[in-house]
Amino acid sequence: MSEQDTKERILDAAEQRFARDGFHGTSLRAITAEAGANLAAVNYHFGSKETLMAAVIDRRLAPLNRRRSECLEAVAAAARKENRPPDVRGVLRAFIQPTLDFRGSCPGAEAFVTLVGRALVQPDDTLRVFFQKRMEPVVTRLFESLAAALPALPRQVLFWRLHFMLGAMSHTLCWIDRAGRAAPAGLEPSADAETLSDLLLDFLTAGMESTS
Amino acid sequence: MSEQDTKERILDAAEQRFARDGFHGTSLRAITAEAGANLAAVNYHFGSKETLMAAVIDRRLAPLNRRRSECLEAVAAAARKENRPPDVRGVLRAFIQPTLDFRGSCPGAEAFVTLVGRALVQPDDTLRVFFQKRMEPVVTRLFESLAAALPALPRQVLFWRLHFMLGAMSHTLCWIDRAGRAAPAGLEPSADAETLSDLLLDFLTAGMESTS
DNA sequence: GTCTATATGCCGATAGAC
DNA sequence: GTCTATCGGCATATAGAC
Repeated sequence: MSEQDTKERILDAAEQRFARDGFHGTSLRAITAEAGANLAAVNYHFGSKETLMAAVIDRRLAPLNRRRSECLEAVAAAARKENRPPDVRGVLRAFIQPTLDFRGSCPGAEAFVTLVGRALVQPDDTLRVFFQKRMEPVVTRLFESLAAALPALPRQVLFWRLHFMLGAMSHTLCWIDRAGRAAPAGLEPSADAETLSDLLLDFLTAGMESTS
Repeated sequence: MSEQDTKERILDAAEQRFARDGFHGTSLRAITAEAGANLAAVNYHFGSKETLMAAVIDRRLAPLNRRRSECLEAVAAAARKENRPPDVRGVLRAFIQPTLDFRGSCPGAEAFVTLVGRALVQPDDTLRVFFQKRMEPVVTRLFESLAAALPALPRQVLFWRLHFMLGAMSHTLCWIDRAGRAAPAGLEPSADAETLSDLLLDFLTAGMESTS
């Protein structure tokens, strides 16, 4: 039970709880109880509840966004090489696929993805600003790639479409594991990652390319 | 300062606070302070914090969903009369337009719409279930209208597309008044209701009609 | 119907022993 | 680095005067 073990167990438990009950709905006591750690350990290792949340986000978001940037760069490079604009679906996939892949990559990632989905609409200012700062570089890169793929589209329109896309995506991430419960008529939601990725890309690509 | 005045002032204040800080992030003290009412008045008039939230939602959601149902029914009736399927854009507009119209219809509606946008991803189970129950009839109606407009589309696919649409919409409702701050390069977001409605309908209609 | 006063409990954070 | 014990505060909810 070394220092790092405790620290990581707290991060794991916090990830689960924050995703399930939200920031304000989760107490440090609930987190430490689930982690089998002492209440004081949180402040010792992380300083405060807010910095704990920041650490939870950073641990997973940094590598995820690195992967997203790599994929976006690969799509852009391929387009440059062939001297053509990148294709919309390829750009969108470069942003979305790493997220869905990541979901199955390690235990806890599922909860984290829910957390990310919620962070976009979180009321708490501190956390939202923190999260936005971490997302800004890769979102800017996504915006520029889409602008290159859709040169005729006014940037204001693209800006809003990007918002629509992020909304569809974050909502999906939040609901991916309980969409079945909301099915209107006994529909099997069939939420395997690959199918869902295709469905989302079909929808978003068409929306992005809309000319009406 | 009759009974109803106090009750409504509490509802107004709660609407603002819940929308800004979330359910768990808002205290009854903050609400009653803003309403100029006494703390005990909340429990007297509403019973508990949760039932207060339910009252906040009900006050506006009931007429809003009535209007949505009327619009959806009007589109369906027009299609029946001309013996053709309804058009996708018309169905989507029947659901979306009342929401955006409502935003400007009375003071406080803005905050309520933000609240509704967030309710879809709210972590709290009680509130989410409550909200879903209130939305279920009109969402089912929307689903059936879209199914009629897109007879070739498998219902499972439509189910997910409906989720994507609700996500794009709720995210937009949450960000409508602060999307400008996230603009990547000094873009004017130009968020007037009519333009935004058209942009959203362009995007969603194309996504719904996608055949790839 | 509205108030004051208070019951009761959980919250985040910290001091200090080991 | 981990623990116990506790501080000070704010939470929801209620009892009872007016």
